[in-house]
Amino acid sequence: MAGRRSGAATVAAAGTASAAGGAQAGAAGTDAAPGVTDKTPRTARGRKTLRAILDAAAAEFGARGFHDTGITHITQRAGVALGTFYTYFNSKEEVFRALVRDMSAQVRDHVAPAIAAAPDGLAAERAGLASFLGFVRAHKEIYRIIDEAEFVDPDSYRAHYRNTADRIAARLGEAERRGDLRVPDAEVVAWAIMGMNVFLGLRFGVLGADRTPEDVAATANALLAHGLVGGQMG
Amino acid sequence: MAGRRSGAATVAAAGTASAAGGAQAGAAGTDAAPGVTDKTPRTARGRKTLRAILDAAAAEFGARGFHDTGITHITQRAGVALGTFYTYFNSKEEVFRALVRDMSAQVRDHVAPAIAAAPDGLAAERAGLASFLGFVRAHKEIYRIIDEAEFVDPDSYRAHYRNTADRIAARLGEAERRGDLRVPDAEVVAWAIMGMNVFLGLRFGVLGADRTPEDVAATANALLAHGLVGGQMG
Amino acid sequence: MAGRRSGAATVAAAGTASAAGGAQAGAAGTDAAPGVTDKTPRTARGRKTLRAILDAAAAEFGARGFHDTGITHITQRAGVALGTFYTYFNSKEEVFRALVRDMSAQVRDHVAPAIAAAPDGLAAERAGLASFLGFVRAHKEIYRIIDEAEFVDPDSYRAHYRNTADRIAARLGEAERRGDLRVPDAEVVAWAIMGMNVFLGLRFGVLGADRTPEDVAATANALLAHGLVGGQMG
Amino acid sequence: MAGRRSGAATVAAAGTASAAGGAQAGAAGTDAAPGVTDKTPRTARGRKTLRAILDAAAAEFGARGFHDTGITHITQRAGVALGTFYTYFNSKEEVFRALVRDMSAQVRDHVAPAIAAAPDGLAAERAGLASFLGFVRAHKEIYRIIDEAEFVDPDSYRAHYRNTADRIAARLGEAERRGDLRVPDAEVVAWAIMGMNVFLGLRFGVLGADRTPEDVAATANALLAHGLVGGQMG
DNA sequence: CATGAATGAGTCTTCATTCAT
DNA sequence: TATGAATGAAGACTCATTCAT
Repeated sequence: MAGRRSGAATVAAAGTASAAGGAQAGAAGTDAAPGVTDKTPRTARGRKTLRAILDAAAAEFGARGFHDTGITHITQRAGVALGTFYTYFNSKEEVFRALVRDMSAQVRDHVAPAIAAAPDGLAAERAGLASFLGFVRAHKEIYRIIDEAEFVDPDSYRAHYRNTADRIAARLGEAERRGDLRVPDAEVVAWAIMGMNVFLGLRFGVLGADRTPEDVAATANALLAHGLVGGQMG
Repeated sequence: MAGRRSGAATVAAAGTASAAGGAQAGAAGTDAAPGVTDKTPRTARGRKTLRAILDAAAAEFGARGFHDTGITHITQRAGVALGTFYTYFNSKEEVFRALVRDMSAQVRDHVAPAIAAAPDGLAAERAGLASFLGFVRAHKEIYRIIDEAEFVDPDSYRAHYRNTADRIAARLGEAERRGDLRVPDAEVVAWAIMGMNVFLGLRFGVLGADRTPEDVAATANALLAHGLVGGQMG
Repeated sequence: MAGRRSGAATVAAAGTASAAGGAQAGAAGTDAAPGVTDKTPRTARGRKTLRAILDAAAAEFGARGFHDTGITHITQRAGVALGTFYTYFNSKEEVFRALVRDMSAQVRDHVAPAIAAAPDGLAAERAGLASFLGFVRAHKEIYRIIDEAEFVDPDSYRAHYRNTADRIAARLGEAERRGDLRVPDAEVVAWAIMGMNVFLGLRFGVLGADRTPEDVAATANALLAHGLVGGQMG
Repeated sequence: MAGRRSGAATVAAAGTASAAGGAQAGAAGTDAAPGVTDKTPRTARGRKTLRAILDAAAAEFGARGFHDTGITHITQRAGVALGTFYTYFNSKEEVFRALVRDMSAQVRDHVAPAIAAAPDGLAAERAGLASFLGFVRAHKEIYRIIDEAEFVDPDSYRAHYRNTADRIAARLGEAERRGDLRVPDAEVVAWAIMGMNVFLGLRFGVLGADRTPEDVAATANALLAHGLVGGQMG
């Protein structure tokens, strides 16, 4: 909520599913710190309403896209009156922004444990991709919402991918330091890996499910490990 | 143009740059079956106007996105009256659709020669990526337009990526038959490569230009060749 | 209102004059099933606004016709904002449809008491026509609105005349059973009488007023009673 | 064509079907006299084109109504280019006006011989109605076109009905003078008869054909002759 | 005479946002 | 807090008419 406008209800304040989890609690808390301003609900009833609006917004934006979603779609699905929306958000863009960050945090937090548990750098990427594919299948809206951010709120969009790439680059750096991998140009490689993952998620998470996450991750990991020329592919 | 609605002016009919290329001439020609369609201009003056509208639409959609572009933006830039737009297109969506396919064809045709000239499968991917990055820098609109197609015309969007992946998979198949590469699961690998390329294009073509296309392509190609574990990376 | 599209505000919901009448109260009440429909106003303020829009629409459609009446004409006369119109109706056609049915019901309800009070079948027709002429003079819009329905909403148009003819035929049937009249072919006679009445209304109600309703009704009644050949005409 | 604007092509100049007949030649000629002005075609080719446009306009206006008919509908059906329309007419209203008068004249000319051949006043009305019903069945457009004139060109509309009523009144007057009929108030009776005829035409000519013209005319004529009270009905 | 591209005023309709209750 | 009626700017699209070729 460090976004352009302040004073909006925060996702954290609504007790997001993700905020309830363990790993991301810190991150969500970070958001929540300045968020305790204007429209943060003070009563339990208010928190429940905010949550309902947020969930409805995620569902509607995911299903119809930002421009084809009206405030009434959201409030009707949430079961509240139209005007109630503006008790918690100052504009349509604001919910959207909140949602993008929320989703962004959710993926991160979903994938993080799998990566942390991996024995080495290569296994980390494999586990991360498999976990990501699983998440995508359960939350297909994420693609539409984050992609549309490019048009609705470019800042969120770029931040999402830059942060993700930075995280990957950091992992690769550590792996290299540990001697697991050789990474000549971490930024290029990080964006390449992110691109792979995103498109494999699009193809085998959103568009079709004709491979198990593990299969896809194994193939991609072999590519990442030895390439198409050397030896052990497949 | 063989899309859902018929009767619209075709990009080919306007004498697109891409229509002048080689590879897609056949396909475009098929669409262009002269005079058969509804809104195809019958006079030279008409063809010139159609071209002006198409170019203006590409520029405007690229700059402001589909939803923030008004028909008047397009016609004003094209230097024609509002109503003239509807002499050639039935709706705002229709130009957009035409544009997506046009751009899709343009990339393909821009990259194809570089790939064809490559000595082997690996070099083909490297040359293709370098060429793609060059194209992207010259046509940054392509990202916004194709990405937004996900919301405006999902069919075009999916078709674009499926076609691109198919082309990559076909290349990989040939390379494997020739013994250049080992490709265990062509579809997975094709989507992975496409994702890499797209995101490298986003990072080093659209968002920044702090690497030469060749540098980026070289690094990505090394990854593709031997991976991050084996030997020659870097 | 049980028409093609549902969800529109009903005339009855607005507390029409006609809704206050007796005969159609049942029918209108059926439509008005309270709160069930979409755009039915839930507050008193809303009901007042709906009524204002309806009255304004009747006046404007009557004066300028459907096609030359803009939504702004209606809302300006009603003293509400443009958008308010769409709080109660989904389209221009929808108010028009509502109005046709309303007018249709209004004539019926205006004429019914006069007919009911008549001593016999012949007197009923005479009283009915006189009453109708009086109504027409006070509501000249009815002609334009119902006639234009032929083009805007043929169903309403046909329904109006079929219903009217059926009512006349039913009256004639009863009169015949009572021995008041001889009616060889009730449907033909009913349409003939309706035509007479409508055109006399056009001529002596809308176009000119150079006869009293009673005079006109008397002459027409004499024609109806004994024809032009037999005896007592005049 | 003595209408508001002059200079338009005349129906007569196009060699209407009705103008080709015998009875109305004089009347049409009347129209043609001042019509020989501006847009009257001078060549045979021009006359053919004018005719095509007129026929197409009648068909389109009859089928879709004035407001839903575009100039392009007319020119496409006529097989000429859009601009050609304006070679013969100055506006959409102008063709419409021409058509209303043409149709008006056509009915008159179709019915006149039947009336003229009748032995007495009563038989004249009967023959006239039967003939009228036959005409209506063959030219259902006439209802839509003349009715819509109320909105598009009120003058034509009123003129049509006033002229028709006058003609009927004149007939009645003569019949009375001859002693055939008793007509106390010719204008009222004329409008009553016209209304009967028009509505019987609507019901048994346009909406349905479940009676022969002769049947309907016979019933109506009996009503006209002796009414519903006296003797011979049926 | 015929053609069809160009014009732009005019309209309906949508929808984010405000605000009195 | 919740409600839902009211607002009006904004935008897509239509179509009668003009005119250069």
